[in-house]
Amino acid sequence: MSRTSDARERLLTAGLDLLWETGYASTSVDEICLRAGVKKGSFYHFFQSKSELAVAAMDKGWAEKRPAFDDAFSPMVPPLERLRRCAALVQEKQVELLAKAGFVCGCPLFCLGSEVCNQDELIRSKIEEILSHHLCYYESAIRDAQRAGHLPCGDALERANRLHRYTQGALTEARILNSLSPIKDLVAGWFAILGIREEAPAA
Amino acid sequence: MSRTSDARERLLTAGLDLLWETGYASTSVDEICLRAGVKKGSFYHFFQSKSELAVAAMDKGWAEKRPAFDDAFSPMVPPLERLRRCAALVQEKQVELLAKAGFVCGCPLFCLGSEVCNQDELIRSKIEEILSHHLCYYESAIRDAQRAGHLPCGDALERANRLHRYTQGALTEARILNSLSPIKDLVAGWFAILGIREEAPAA
DNA sequence: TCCATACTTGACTGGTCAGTCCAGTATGCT
DNA sequence: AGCATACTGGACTGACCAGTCAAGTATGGA
Repeated sequence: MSRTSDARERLLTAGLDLLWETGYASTSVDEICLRAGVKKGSFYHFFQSKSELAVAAMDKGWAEKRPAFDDAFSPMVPPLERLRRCAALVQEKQVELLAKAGFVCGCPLFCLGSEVCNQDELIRSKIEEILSHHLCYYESAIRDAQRAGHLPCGDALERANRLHRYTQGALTEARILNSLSPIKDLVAGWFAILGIREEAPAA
Repeated sequence: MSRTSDARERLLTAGLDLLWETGYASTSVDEICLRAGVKKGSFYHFFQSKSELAVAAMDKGWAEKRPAFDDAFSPMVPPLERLRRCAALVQEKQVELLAKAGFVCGCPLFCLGSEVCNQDELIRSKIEEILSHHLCYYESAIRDAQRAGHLPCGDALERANRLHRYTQGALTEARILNSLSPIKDLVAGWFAILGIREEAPAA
């Protein structure tokens, strides 16, 4: 029997938005239902709990984001250019969210993760899983850049981890300060971490 | 009339611990009172609201932390050594918290900040204020290292910001993964950011 | 057409929460 | 001693919250 309602999708979208904007504990199931235009009974028809919705919403968020990542990190693209495209992607997303929500939102994985990691193991491990996906992209770009002689040699995974930490720190700082400036020049920070002294300004 | 009760101090200590461990929304006033051994009526004798306690607790946390920072960043200490001492400080604190709370806690300013920044402007701006204090330490160490020729020239404040972002990213990652490994080699990340290629292992 | 199942509706429960209230007690000052 | 003020105890309120329930409606397939 095929799906005859899009209520589940609407709940996931509303849930992801609200979790991103206001966090886990401060987002109520009633609020998610209200924004999705769905009644509470239907919510619990589709999800066993608020926690289960959060996990599914994180999955949906990643699934929606992945194609843009695959595009930016295509092996067709020169490796350092991949990083530039990735930084542009991150910035664009934050600008878009700022316009929609009215404030800088940062990364939902990091915000939710640091909020609920001691209280909900299912959400925590889902976030750990999705965060780890990001490392693959960084790592392969770094390795390819090293092979091409654009980057000093050294442990690519460790460097990917450093880029990732820097990025998450910058995104969360942007959220706390409600300002885009911490992520204005993400690439400069990355290139410093990677040992590229100064970048020629883009043409 | 001098203070005749230490209940306020106990509430601040319990509050800071609980906020650090479980976040703002998931920490109830009742729980803080219970841990402090103080009744609710007394809580509201000392603080107008939970939010006010959080602000005071952040202040207390910084006041307690400052002497160790001033010591590590003493102008008596060679500038790069200051950074090493600071990293050691951060690690030791996390080890201590892990032993006390049973899990890796990360930075309370960053965790609380990203949780409540859209809901409580007083807490948010207090956190912004305290976070900005940290930059002074990094910046002056970087400037002194540059002057001594141990570090390439360049905007010291921007570099301080980068160290800070990396550190916060690493601390939050540590919390989410419940692992100390992201902060195991903080100094290596910092030195990469600062343009020091490889550090000789400490004697 | 009709049945099984997907979905919807809205009232309801039991618990928790921040914050209130006020009567009571201890304490320092004069 | 005695007063003013700091502090304490604990019951209480009203709002909100996650989750339940059962009776209802729509829909696709045979």
